[in-house]
Amino acid sequence: MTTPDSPPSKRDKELAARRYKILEAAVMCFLENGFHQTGVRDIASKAGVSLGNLYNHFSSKHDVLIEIARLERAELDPFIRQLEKPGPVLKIFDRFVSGYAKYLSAPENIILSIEISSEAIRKEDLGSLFSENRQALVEALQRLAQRGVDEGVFHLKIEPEEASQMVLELIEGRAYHSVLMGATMRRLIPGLKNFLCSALGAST
Amino acid sequence: MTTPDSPPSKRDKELAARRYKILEAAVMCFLENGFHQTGVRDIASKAGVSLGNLYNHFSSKHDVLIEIARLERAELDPFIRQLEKPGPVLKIFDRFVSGYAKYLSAPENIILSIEISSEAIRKEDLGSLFSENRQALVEALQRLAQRGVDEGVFHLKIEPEEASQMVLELIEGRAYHSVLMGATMRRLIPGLKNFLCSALGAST
DNA sequence: ATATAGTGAACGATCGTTCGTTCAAGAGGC
DNA sequence: GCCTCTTGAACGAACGATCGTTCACTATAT
Repeated sequence: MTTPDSPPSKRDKELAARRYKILEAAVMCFLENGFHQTGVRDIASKAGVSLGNLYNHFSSKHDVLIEIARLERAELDPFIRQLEKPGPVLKIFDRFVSGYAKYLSAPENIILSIEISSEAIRKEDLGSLFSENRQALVEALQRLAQRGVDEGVFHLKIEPEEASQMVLELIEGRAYHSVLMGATMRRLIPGLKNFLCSALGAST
Repeated sequence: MTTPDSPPSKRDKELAARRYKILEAAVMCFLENGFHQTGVRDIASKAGVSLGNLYNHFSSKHDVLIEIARLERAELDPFIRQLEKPGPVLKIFDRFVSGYAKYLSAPENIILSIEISSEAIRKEDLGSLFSENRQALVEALQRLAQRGVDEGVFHLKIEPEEASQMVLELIEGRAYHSVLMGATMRRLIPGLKNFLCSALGAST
């Protein structure tokens, strides 16, 4: 950050690629065995990198998870942008619910976020990172909800923020349910939408 | 289970008490540090029991967690009984939401169930135990919901079972939110009830 | 005397991290 | 062009700690 942005040399690119490869390997390990059941050696060997070298790129195992959480944040951006597009509120909401639910229904996504969030309970830095990620999504949804109220398509008796939080929690709850109970998300989405629309007082 | 119920001798009682003390200690450890960050020695010493003796009572660390999950099941029984009481549906539902939300809002309860459920992802026996526990609650809530529909106080456009699952998921989501974000459940309950009543089409 | 609750040392494995070393690639003087 | 010199990525052995579990043994109650 102190040096001005010099053009990324070939070397820099290679380094970034290595870093990314390690993170990818770590994600695979964490998905398969969980964070605490994964050893640093497992990550290194799956990434095709030596144990010592991994520590040249990341300061600790915890740091690896932090970086993964940062990457997860980037994956939420498309949903946020989608929520902020102009257009009919109900249509945007409907598309968001489908999209986000489908995204989370991939076991890799929901399991990874469970892994991160359960670690976040006791690690403050991960916790604040995790809640920042979520807050960005809540705020975007909240703005849509407010617009829905203004336009008369939503009839909320509670604050849009609170409602938005619950919408997200319900989608995540369904995703978690689908992973643990082995139900396909596709079958859960219609009921979910119906439940949410009723909850938000959406004029059909 | 093979022997008929002989009168529990003083010795048997002492053994059961020891067992329970170990489980209590294990819960405390799991809450404080998580399942995988807790060593068997931590449990034994917190219970005031030797390491070897712990293995006289439980066959493995995993077994300890299984037994804890079984105890958790018992804690759900009062809620199930409450749901099955006769009386006005809305009142019972309201009381259940308050009660269950308050129960989960105690960090010890929600964190413990997170700990169990995240272990349940990869351990099949815990997984089925966990989903049995939850299914019992879902079914009781489902019967109440059906009664509500029959009596015309709920207006569901989806299956009562699906709705019941979502109700539980939302309560748990709020509880998890309150722990991770540090919000008091007391403040979340009114909004939660409002959201749920709208979702279920409850005639106010 | 028999059975078993209770003990803690010991086991082998694995944990996250550190260490000294090697070596290929750029920088700068010639 | 060539030749040092410096840098830091890459490596894997080694560290001390801790892991879950076992086992030979003692104490105690029946």
